[in-house]
Amino acid sequence: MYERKIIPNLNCGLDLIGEVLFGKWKIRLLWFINQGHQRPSELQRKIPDASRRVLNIQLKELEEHELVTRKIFPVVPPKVEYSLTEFGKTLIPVIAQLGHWGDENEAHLRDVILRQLVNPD
Amino acid sequence: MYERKIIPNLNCGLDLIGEVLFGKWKIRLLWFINQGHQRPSELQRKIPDASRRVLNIQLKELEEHELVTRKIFPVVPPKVEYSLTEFGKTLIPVIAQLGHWGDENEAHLRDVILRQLVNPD
DNA sequence: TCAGATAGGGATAAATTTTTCCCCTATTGC
DNA sequence: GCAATAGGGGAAAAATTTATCCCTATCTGA
Repeated sequence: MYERKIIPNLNCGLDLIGEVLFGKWKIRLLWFINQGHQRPSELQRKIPDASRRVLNIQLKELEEHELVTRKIFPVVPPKVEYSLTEFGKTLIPVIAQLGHWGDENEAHLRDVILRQLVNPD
Repeated sequence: MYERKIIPNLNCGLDLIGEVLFGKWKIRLLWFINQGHQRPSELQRKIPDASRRVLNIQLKELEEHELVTRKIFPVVPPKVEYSLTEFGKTLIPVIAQLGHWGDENEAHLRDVILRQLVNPD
């Protein structure tokens, strides 16, 4: 694992939530797990743009941060299921609001993002 | 400016909000601007851990994404003021909820984050 | 005259995150 | 035996984001 050289700030609530939530795929992982897509292979199919590796890494971090639990079934072939912890579930309304704001403003956001993407000054 | 090599996904609201909101200091910038700290030097004092350079860059992106406006006063020494646009203001409740969740769970978050920071397996 | 405040940008280095590639376990089906 | 499926992880490369350093300009105050 990569060892940080710069200690992150943990001064306020925004710092703290950022540490656990702002990985490229974490929000989506939480969202899909909440929707009942709990097995790794299933999550990988749901999020095809992420490499298998990162999803594993980010799932592990979510687990270390106690937002999800990982249950291993001792069967062959192996079976694993992720679930939200009670703590993790409290994040769902927050994520929902993020998604909602994005959906509400979809047209405008797409516009300004693409403008900047196409025309990087 | 850095030119992306990987095109970001813009499929859903979560993708879109991520594009405009998830820079290391952007949420804080929006928050402080909303609180009335509008001049660049003031923002830099409020966020001393960020380099002056990045704040400028991220402010520019916020402007390109039409979340803030930049007003230049033709005086010497130069004076600049950032303000939230109407669009930007709609983000404030969303940011407030993020901060609120972090504050509510401060103790636990600090705990799991530090645990992982100190003990990177 | 020199320091400091104001605002900003270019170039480059460093830090961090994500991707890619390859390897391991074990079973089932062909 | 070989491929596919299930679940992982190490190493290194690539992508991306931040930080550092140095430069511009003008005015004010000591």
